[in-house]
Amino acid sequence: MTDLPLPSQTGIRKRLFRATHYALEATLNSGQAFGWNYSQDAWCGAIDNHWVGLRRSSAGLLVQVAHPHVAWARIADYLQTDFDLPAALRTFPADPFLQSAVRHYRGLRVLRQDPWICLASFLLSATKQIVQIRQVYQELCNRFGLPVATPPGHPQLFSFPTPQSLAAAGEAELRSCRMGFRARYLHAAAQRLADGSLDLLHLRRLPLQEARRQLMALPGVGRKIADCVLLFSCDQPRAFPIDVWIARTLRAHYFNDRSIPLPQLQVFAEQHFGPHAGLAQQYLFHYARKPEPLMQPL
DNA sequence: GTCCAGGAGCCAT
DNA sequence: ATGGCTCATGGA
Repeated sequence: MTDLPLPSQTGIRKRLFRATHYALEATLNSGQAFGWNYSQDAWCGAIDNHWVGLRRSSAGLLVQVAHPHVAWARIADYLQTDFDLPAALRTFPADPFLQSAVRHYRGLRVLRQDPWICLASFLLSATKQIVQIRQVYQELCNRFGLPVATPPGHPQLFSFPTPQSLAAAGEAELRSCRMGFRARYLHAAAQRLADGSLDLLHLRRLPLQEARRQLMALPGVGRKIADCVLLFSCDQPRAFPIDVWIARTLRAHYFNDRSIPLPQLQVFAEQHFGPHAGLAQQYLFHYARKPEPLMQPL
């Protein structure tokens, strides 16, 4: 790695990750991960149950960790700082709408999340606004997670609960976190992982269709949630989740506002957007939701 | 009050 | 196959 260690202060360690074209806020706060909060000039959250603070500097990403030391390589892996974004963007079709989205949000990336946390997050997401998903996510951490060593001056952070702890908590306890009908699905998924009948990390080794099939066998997981898990945590860059925003965008800009059914949009997206379709989807999603550019330096 | 949110499952045509 | 309804809950 080409990262530079910086002088530590009071048990906090810092390091500079040299990463160009990294739009940190757009990436952490664009509806792919729900556990990052801005405090003390940094985006704070957990990676592998360790507190991490992130901010941009002119040379790259400034990363600080609290002391039980998390491996720097795990942080780089989560953030995908070694991912060759310009090369991926070059695989995009020369389609004016997509290219416009890329121009507005260049630097937006896809994280590599923990598959369990990703699955649980998107089980919570069905017909909920992103702010609400973040609230329920945080409540799950506070109630069923474990305290994480947090630097002074920052809000106490709790880890995302394990499948075992959510399975043991029971459906009614989950429901009291205001997740409504999604509680049954989350509890069932937690049980499947806790009893070992499904191994999410193993999905990373499977071909796309087979991994998708296994995910969709879970109650409450359809094509959209499965593709979110595949794209954001299972190394499937072609996965193209179509939610209400993406469906609206595709119909408006590629089908002249005709009422194309979802499966047909799915087929179109697969053949149109190429090997990094999921990344393209993330640009389209962000562009559809907030068309005004983020004027942050790259 | 009303509409809608990073959906999925079920049932009636 | 396709369309409509329901599932909870809260923000806009």
